[in-house]
This record gives sequence, C-alpha cells and structure tokens, in this order.
Amino acid sequence: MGAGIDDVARAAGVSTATVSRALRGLPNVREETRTKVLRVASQLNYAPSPSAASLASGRTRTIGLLTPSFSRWFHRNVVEGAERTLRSAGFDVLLHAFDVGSDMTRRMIDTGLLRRRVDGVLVLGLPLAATEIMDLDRLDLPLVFIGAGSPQHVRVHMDDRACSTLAVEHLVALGHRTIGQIHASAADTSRWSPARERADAAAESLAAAGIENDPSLVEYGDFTHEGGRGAAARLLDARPDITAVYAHSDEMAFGALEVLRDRGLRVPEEISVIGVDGHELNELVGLSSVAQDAQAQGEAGATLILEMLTGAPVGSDVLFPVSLEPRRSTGPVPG
Amino acid sequence: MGAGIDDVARAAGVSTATVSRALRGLPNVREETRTKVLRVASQLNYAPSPSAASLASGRTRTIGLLTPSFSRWFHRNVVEGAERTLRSAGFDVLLHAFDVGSDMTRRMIDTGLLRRRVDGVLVLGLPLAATEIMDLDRLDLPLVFIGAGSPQHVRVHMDDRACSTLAVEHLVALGHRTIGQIHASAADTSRWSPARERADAAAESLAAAGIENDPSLVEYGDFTHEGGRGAAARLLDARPDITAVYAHSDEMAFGALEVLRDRGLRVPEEISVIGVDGHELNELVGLSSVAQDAQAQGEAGATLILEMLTGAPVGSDVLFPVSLEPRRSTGPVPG
DNA sequence: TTGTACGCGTTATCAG
DNA sequence: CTGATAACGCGTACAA
Repeated sequence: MGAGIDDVARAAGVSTATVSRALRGLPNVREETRTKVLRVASQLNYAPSPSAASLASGRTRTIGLLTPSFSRWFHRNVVEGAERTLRSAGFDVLLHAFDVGSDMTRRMIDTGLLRRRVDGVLVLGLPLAATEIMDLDRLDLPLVFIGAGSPQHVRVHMDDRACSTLAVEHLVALGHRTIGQIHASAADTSRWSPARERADAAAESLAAAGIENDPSLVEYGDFTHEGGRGAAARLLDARPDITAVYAHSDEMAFGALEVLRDRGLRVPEEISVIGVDGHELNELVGLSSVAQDAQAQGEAGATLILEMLTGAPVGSDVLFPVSLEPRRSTGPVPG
Repeated sequence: MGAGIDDVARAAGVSTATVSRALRGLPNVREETRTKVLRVASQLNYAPSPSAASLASGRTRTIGLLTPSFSRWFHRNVVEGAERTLRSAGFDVLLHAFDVGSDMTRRMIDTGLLRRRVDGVLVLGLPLAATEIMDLDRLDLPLVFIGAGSPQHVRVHMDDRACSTLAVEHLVALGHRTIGQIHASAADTSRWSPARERADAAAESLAAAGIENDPSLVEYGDFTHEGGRGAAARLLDARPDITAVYAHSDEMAFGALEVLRDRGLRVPEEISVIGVDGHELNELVGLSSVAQDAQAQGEAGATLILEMLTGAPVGSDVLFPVSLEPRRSTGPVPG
C-alpha cells in the first residue's frame, strides 16, 4: 500500500522526473516511455501524493466553494452545477459553508483557511462585508462570484432587474396596485447585492405604472421558507389591503402561501402571489414565478474559474436570462 | 505575502519547532512563549501551509464527503449537518458528488482520488458496488456510511423498517388494501440498502394485515420528484385499482401528487398518498409523511468520524427514529 | 522547556 | 528526450 514515485521509477527503469512528466502528460517524453510508465504505475496502483505535489508546484487542483447554505434552492443548484464542472476538469472542491442567521449575522470569512489550500475561490450568493472582499482579493487568487459580488469582480448572475420588471409588470397587468414585497434581507446593505437590484427595479416598474413605492409594503425574509412565513405574516398585519405579493424567492413565496391559507385567504381570488427561481415544486403548488437556471450558473462560474487558472482573459459579467412562468397563484385583482 | 514558519520563529526569537508546538496547542510550551508566538504569528499574518503540514504529518485535516447529489432532500440536509460539524472541529470538507443517472448507473468511485487526500470518508446514501466498498476499506481510513452501508461498517441511518411499518399501518388502518409503492431503485441490488429494508418491512406489514404483496404494485423512482412522476404514472397505468400510494421519499410523493392531479384523481377522497422524510413543504402541500431528521444524521456521522480519528472506539450502528406525520393526503379508503 | 536536523513525496531546473 | 538534484514548508524524533 502506497507506492511512491521512485518505486514506479525503479520498476520502469527511468528517473522520477520522467515518471512525473509521463504521468502528467507533459511533452518531451517518448511515447514508448510514457506507455511503459503508465503501465507500471497502474500495476503498482500508484497515486501521487497531493500534498507533495502541491508543496512542490504551488498548485492544489482544488477550488474553494463558499456558500451560505446547501438547503436553499439557489445554492444547492449552483453547488451541483459547479461541482460537476470542476470535478470533470480534475479539480477538487473544498466546501466552506457559513451558518447565516436570519439576521444575516455570521462569523467573518477567514481567508487564512483558504491560503495555499485552493487555486481559486467561487463565492455563492454571500452578501460580503467590504473587508471580507478585500481579504479575498488579497489572496490574489482567481475569484468568481455567483449571484452576488460587485461589478469590479468577475461574476455570474441572473438578470435581477429583468426579474423584478417581469414580476411587477405581470401583477400590474392583472390590475394589482397594492403589492406587498418580500425582500431577501434587511441587513444586506451592500451596494451591489441582487437583493438591492431587485428592489430597485421593482420600485422603478411600480413608478412606471404610476404606483407609489410605499415602504410599509416591504418585508424581509432570508430566502427561506420559514423567513417567507414570517415576512408574509408581518406584511398582512401591517397592510391587510394588499392584493398581491411579490417574493424574491419561490421558497419565501411558499411560506407566504402557507400563511395565506392559514388565514383563509384564497389564492388568487383574493390575493395573488409570485416568486422567483423556478422551483421544481412550483407546478404542484401552482406558484407563478420568474425562473432562472441556477445549475447553469454554477457551471458557468466553474468554467470561468478554470479559464482564469489558465491565464485566459475572461469576461467579467455573465448575465443569465429569466423567464416569466405564470401559474395558478396569480390572477386578476379582486373586485 | 506568505510568511513562513521560520519568519515567525525568527521574529519571536524561538525555533521553528517551538512555533509549531505553540501554534498547535501542544503541551510542553511555556505559556509566556506561546503567547509571544501567537502574537507574532498573527502580526505576520502567518498561516501554515496545509500541503507542507500534511506531507510532514501524514494527516490532512480533511474529510471526504461522497454523495450522489445535493438536490435531493436527504443528501442536502445531511451535507449541511456534516459540513457544519466538521468545520467547527477545524476540518475541511472535500466534496465528491456522483452523477447518478435515473438507472443508477454512474462511474465507479475512484478511491485513488481520495488516497492521501483525506483523513476519513463519509459516504451518503450511495448504493455502492461490492468492489467499491472493498476499495474504500482498502484505503484503511475511518469510514462512515450515512443512510446506507452494510452492517459490517459504521453507519448512521434512520429506522427504515419502522418507517415502512408506520406508513403501511397508517394506510391499512384507513382501510386501504390495494397499495401502490414507489421504491427508490430497481437497479439497487445491494443486500443492505435502505431501499431494501423499507421494501421488506412494507411487505411484512402488508402480510401481517393479510394483504398479498403483489409485484405489480411496485414501481421505481430514484428519490426524485421527476422519478416519482414517472413511477406514479406507470403504477396507475398498471393498477388503476389502487387506493393509496406509499412513496419512499416525499419528493417522489410530490411527483405522484402531480400525476394524480393531472389525471383528475382527488386526494385523499379517491386515492391517498404518503411519503417519507418530513420535507419542509409537506405542510403546504398537505402531504402525509414519515419524518426523519437528516441534518442530525449528518452531524452524527461527522461526529463519529471525528471520534474514530482520535482512535476512540465507536458504536457501529446509530439508528435514528422516525415519526408519522399524518396530513391531508391520507384518508379513508373510498367507497 | 526548547533547539537541531532530518524526512515527507513531489515538481522543476538545469545539465546532459 | 532523459537524469540528477535542489527546493517546497512544515512536523517530529532526538538531543540539549
């Protein structure tokens, strides 16, 4: 158990340098030699030590994946897409999850944990503090944001503005003028968060329809089912006159649907609900939504990182389209 | 950028050995010395190279996490629980996902990818081939199975037998005698899979109620929503006389509910449905289920691995309880 | 309690 | 195209 590179070298009658070259597919190795080395290596069941290789080369063939959760629809789908892409490129994925509370508090990202451990970092939908972004930049590693991040970084994200525009215009077209909104986070004060862009675009669409943007119509969940429940309850308490709810994620919309049912409000006869994501269960639940492809965003982010690793120049902003999926949960304004 | 251990040693006026000891909290370091080293290290923003440490010590402080998916309810919840536990113990988590097709085909696990890269392996609900298990054993690393695995290994799993018993007895008590079942996988022939135990226990419960276990009443999904749809459709085509469906996961049950609605069958008036897991959306959808705590299983599995790493003896079989959660989707047999 | 010095298993440089 | 050998940065016996 545990043949080393010199065991292979000895058995193949070549030097360790040649074994290394042959196994990594480098040029300047006679095809005949390479074949022999390959054969011997597999006979000996040789597997290079990643630690030794990293120490010597400075590369780890590992990408760090920072995510606030696995449970939320967006994150788990992005992780799935990114992992698949990275693994098929021969890269390992190091997981760093952060327990983000509903108030968005969490411990800071410790970039020390990433130093010399990964070749690049993929950040998923984390509202980062400015200091954290600086720390990440200081790692001087390829860095890609998915679903978050400032315009100064390479990022992959859905068209947050179009998302809100589609949702609001859909509701407005159905006659709604008193529309409650469930945003992602109150504590997220970063300038470029998706939450912010969605909120701004929604406000603009409402304004374009001549509807005043009343702050009492906005409540905050944390992208979760549970958060959506709470937000919907507060919203209905404060503004029982709303005829529609626009939630920034389907999971929050599910929570809202539960609250509405508990309160005996019929959907969509008395109140309409629309979410965001394109969750698998929307069809069953009948939830209208603005859909995005999260797995594809994970794949795109991973591909970007891999390209940056080769030194290739990459575009800095990959925008994914969204599409309106009307279902049973949205209908004409009552009365 | 990138202070080394000897930079710290020099600045602190001690040897590298002392720095190493002080930083890792080993005994036999004067408290005064340790404090000084700690201060200097943080001033220099020193972070040890994991590769070098692994190479020298043989340990990686990394646990490999093998999972067939992130999207499925069980897997994503276990991952969330395990990651949290491992990270707070200072361990990294290396992700290995496997694209399992609906026919359960996938590429073999390449244990070469794990060699010298992890200190232990956590396997989540993967129906493994015998050769794969042998390969994993041969790694000679702490190995824990969650939601799968033979009795010869350390494993954490829900009480699969009780699960089926609860579900079937619930339906039988409601008068159902023609019960369709949606199992996880036809291709899973391993002797000890949860799928197998659930199937066996269901058959026994049916037999105890004097109901014949008709093979035409069993169809196969792959634990997914989509798989559940297909299975339910085939089931209804083959046996339009069923009055209830027992699906081995809530997500498959969701698929079944969709098919029933599409065919105009009312739940539970004409047909009852029960799932397994305790999915967050059961309340909204009204799905009866046998619930388990998947995050706790992830935490338990991680804790076991950590204990094994210290050499402590651990129990070999951690069983998690299940509980029946009846909701609107199950009711008395029609007629 | 602390310091010295060797070894971990590769990669990469340079000479052949 | 191939071989010898010096890093890579730390952990750890062993000595002091």
